[in-house]
Amino acid sequence: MPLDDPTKIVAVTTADKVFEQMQRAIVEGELLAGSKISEPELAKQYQISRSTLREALNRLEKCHLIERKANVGSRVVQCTTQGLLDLYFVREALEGMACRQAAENMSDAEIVDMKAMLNQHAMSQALKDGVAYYQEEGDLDFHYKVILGSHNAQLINLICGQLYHLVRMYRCQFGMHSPRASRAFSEHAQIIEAISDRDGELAEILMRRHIAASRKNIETKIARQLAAELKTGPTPV
Amino acid sequence: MPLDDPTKIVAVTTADKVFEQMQRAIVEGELLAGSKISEPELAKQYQISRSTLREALNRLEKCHLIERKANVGSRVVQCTTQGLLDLYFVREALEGMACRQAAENMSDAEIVDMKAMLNQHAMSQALKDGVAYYQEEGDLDFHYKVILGSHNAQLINLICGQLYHLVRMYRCQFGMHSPRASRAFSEHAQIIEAISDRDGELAEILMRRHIAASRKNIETKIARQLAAELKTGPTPV
DNA sequence: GGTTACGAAGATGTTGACAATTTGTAAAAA
DNA sequence: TTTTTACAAATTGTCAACATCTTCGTAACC
Repeated sequence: MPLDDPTKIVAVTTADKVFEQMQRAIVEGELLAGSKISEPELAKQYQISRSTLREALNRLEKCHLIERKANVGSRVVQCTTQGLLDLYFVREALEGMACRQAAENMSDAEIVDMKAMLNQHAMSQALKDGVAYYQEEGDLDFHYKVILGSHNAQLINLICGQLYHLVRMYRCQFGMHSPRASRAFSEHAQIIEAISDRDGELAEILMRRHIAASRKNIETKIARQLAAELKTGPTPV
Repeated sequence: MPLDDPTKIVAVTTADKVFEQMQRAIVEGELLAGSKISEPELAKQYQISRSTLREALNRLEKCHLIERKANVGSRVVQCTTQGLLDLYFVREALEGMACRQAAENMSDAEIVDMKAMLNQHAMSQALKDGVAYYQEEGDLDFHYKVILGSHNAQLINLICGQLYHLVRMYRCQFGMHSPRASRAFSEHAQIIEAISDRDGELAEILMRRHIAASRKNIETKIARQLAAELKTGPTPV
């Protein structure tokens, strides 16, 4: 029995709805990173009471999108390059393990489903010359399926429930649509092959290399950017 | 610069204090696992308003000690054998990575401090014939130092901030004071050696084997227990 | 001139009451 | 007897007001 996807929960209470709106606003940079959150102001803006807003803020804090200090207030989390790299190390560890357990625990039906998804991506990639679509949606879809396939409730909650909102935030804020599309695709194919072979050890290694490659890609990008800044002075924005 | 230990934060607000009290109560089984939480009742018990209690409940939910459903209520998390094993797989992944990064990022001073701690444990172990004390406090101390040594804020928050309360809860509920003391001690020594050598790869492997050994120890224990139950019928409590 | 102390303004934490939803019970119908 | 329906009690979600703490500006003092 496949476990529930924590991203598919429906907002029932008003605090839930405000939480989802604010989550999107933070991830997409509408609420600026590092900015202070004024409870009275936001409550007025969303036309809710402060208590309800605070309930929403608690959920945001749960997925590390804001930080609170007692008697001081909340701030939108600040995106730093170190924080981004730290996040990728965590992903490498957790998703590597998820991939190992997916190879051990996924049902045959789930594996078939995953292969079908990859084929669909392949066609979509061929159609659209495989850059934009695949990288964004397709990559997330693939990683989600692997994580859910681990059948490890703790892992699923941790990654899908809180870590991935941060990942999406960093992707937006740092404008990451890297040209790793075609290479990433073949790496995904390799990983599915290992899972299909029920080779957990290999599956973990491949997934870790896949994520580590992303991280290194970012590291060089940052290094280049930093070098450019040293020449031309600090960049605006 | 060593990062802050999230376990060392002081409770300043009343919601914080109630949170800490309830956390201890849940971890130690005072509030029974799986039991429903009555907001009005608990609020009266702690002599606070429901809103303040709800604030405390939000923190408890953050570290996965309770689960909430909209318009239904909160329940203390249920400890299952599967949940325990899942948790150990997560620990293996995260603490393995923490150990790798500790080997790469710890300062020399931190390493010296850690070796000193191990020596102290060794003496304490020799004195008390090394069973009770070392396993509980010492083991936690060691793992904390490694995690903090990673200098990875995301990792530190995840493990120390939320995962370890669950770990402690399972330890209490399942009554785990396994006789792995002396072996665990030598494993700790090996790990520190690898960190001291700045060998991140080896450090990660050793830490993962250390935690996996714990998990397997639990698995056999559970299997034996299950076999006994099949013979004599289900055990009370 | 710089530093400290005080006070006002604003923000967060806390409270009790009200509204909406769920749940258990009892009566009525099949 | 079983199922369905309606009601009532209790619980959770939401709100507006009060209490407490932080912060910032001003003035007094060294």
